[in-house]
Amino acid sequence: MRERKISESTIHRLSHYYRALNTLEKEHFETISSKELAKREKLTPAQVRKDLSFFGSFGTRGLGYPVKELKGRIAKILGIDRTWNVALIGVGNIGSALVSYKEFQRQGFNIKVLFDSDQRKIGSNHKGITVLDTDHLEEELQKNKIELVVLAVPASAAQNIVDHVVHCGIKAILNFAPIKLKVPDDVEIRTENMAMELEYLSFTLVNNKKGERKKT
Amino acid sequence: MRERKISESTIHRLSHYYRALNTLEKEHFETISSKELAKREKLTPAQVRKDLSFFGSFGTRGLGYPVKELKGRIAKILGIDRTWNVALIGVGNIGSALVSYKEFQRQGFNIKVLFDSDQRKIGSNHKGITVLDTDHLEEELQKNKIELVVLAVPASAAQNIVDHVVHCGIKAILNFAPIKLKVPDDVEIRTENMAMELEYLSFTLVNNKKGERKKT
DNA sequence: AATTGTGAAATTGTTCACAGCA
DNA sequence: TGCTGTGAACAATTTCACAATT
Repeated sequence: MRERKISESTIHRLSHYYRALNTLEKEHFETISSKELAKREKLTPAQVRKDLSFFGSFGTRGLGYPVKELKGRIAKILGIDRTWNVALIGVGNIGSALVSYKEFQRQGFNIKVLFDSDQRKIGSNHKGITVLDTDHLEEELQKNKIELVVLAVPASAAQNIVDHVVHCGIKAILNFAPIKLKVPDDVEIRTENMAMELEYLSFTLVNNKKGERKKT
Repeated sequence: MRERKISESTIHRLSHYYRALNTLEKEHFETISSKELAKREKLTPAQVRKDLSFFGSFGTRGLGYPVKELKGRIAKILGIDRTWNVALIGVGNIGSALVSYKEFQRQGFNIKVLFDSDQRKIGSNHKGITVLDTDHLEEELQKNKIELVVLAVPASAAQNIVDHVVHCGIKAILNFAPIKLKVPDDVEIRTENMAMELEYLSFTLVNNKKGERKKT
């Protein structure tokens, strides 16, 4: 009933809990304590309890959380207790890899259509999905009731395509182009920037000593 | 001279500044104010100044920051003012896509060796790099003076491989397997989980209204 | 006895506001 | 005057600590 502002990190941790619960379920655990769940995810028990408490009281004092039920609750919170119609735009290196990425399918992200602007690719088949022409993007997104778009086109083409995507009402975009795209406030766009993660690693390498402390 | 604890988000913002400066340089800007840089990255000017101030005084009061110099300074901070020897393990869907990912090369992340355990792939060639047998992993990592490892193997194989990687002294790993890997404290591992980003998007879709506020 | 759920405290991160400098 | 650099104020997030519950 209570409504609160949920932070991005809380959501990401829910994703982690979900994966852990999935594993625990396979290992036939019936219940799990915040302590054990925290240990598996390298967090503190208080963090786990606080995160979950934003959404309700799912546990039993003295006992812990019921694995199967909690997994279901988190799935519902994350919106993965259903399937989503996804379009993947750009069937280049990254795009083709993503078509085969099992994890998407497994979480209910159903890639229904592929798009490319390269005439040699249009009409070809990837994992049983035909590649359509980006010229018919808006029309096909609507026809296929697409709710979520994954963008894997070159940086130079990305803004133009994203404008079309936004224009036909898509509210969620996962972008692999290494560029900051402009979208209206009511559209959520996440940019997956792999080079940035390498830069973070390179930073830790040159600034050695992970547990670095301030000198003041 | 001063030494402080730098947050992960600060580092990520430096990566963004670096990209923006790169663009600005191409646009022939000589200087840039924190205000303008903030606008381009959708941040506040104070944030930009504070981030940079952790590392020194790079600007000129009344004028702003010299684009070219600041870019160089950030490159140095991030450790991308040099090249890194990278090994990519796992030449499946994602692995092959990463070999061709221009952005890595561009930032000085030089993929020197590829590994796979599939006999059909071993000896084959991707973008001029020969695929080696994971059986010789440790030996080859050392021989090629690898400093950074990108892991793109199935989740089931990941922990075993990471143990070998850690064993021969690698301190930085970028992991694409959707699993939490155990590494010693002095090894930095970043896990790129693409399904997690989709889950975040799906969360925003079911919990509509981006600017959500608490009700108390 | 064990473990949740949660206010309060501690910590971390961001923004303000202004002195200091070109 | 314009804009940086930064301590202080503020905001958000995490951790603590303990009452409540099974």
